[in-house]
Amino acid sequence: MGEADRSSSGWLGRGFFEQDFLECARGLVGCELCWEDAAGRIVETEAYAVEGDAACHTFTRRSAREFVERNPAGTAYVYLNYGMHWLINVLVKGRGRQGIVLIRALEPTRGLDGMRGRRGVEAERALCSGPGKLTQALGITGADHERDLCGGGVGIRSGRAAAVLEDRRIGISRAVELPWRFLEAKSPWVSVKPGPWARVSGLAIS
DNA sequence: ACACGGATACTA
DNA sequence: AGTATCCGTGTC
Repeated sequence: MGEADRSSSGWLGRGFFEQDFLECARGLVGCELCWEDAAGRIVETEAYAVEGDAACHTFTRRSAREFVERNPAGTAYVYLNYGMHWLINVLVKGRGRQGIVLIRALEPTRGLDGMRGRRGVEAERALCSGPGKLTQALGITGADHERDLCGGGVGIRSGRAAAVLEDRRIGISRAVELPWRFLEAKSPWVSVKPGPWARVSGLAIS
């Protein structure tokens, strides 16, 4: 299935990933990440700005800046963290500020048995409640780095969360004050429950 | 609380 | 070459 076949069929087209990166990160909450034989609703994301964000790979890594230059919006940025966990991000570039959006948690919707097999755990809540968990559950690895999420095979279907909260990002040491973590309110599927900085995410975030 | 373990970008 | 750092998970 090509990009043209996906328009108006529920799949997020490239245009979705050409918004401002914060709008995109928030808008992804409630959408469904579909990967081969498995899928899950995105309930948590984090936004990283390509420019001026000390917590973004582009701040220190030439390879990350080259990745942004080289690829179109909607390309997967997959990398190994702490030597053992693959993390998947989506490149956002085009009309607004450029960014890389980390997918941090899913509510499993399809292919749960496969997820259990790849994860080695049974509890539904443990399958995708973290960025490293969800890649393992879906079978995402470094081989998927630079894969186009707007082209075929894998991708994201449109959807919407009932309510979205914005909170401080997790696990970082720099630029910790930025409220660039987005999660579905009241969702039991997130990696970490909203903290004291969480607010309802309105239309006027900056 | 801590162990686990690899890529990247520094220093030299 | 060696070192510091890193968007985490599982088990203790």
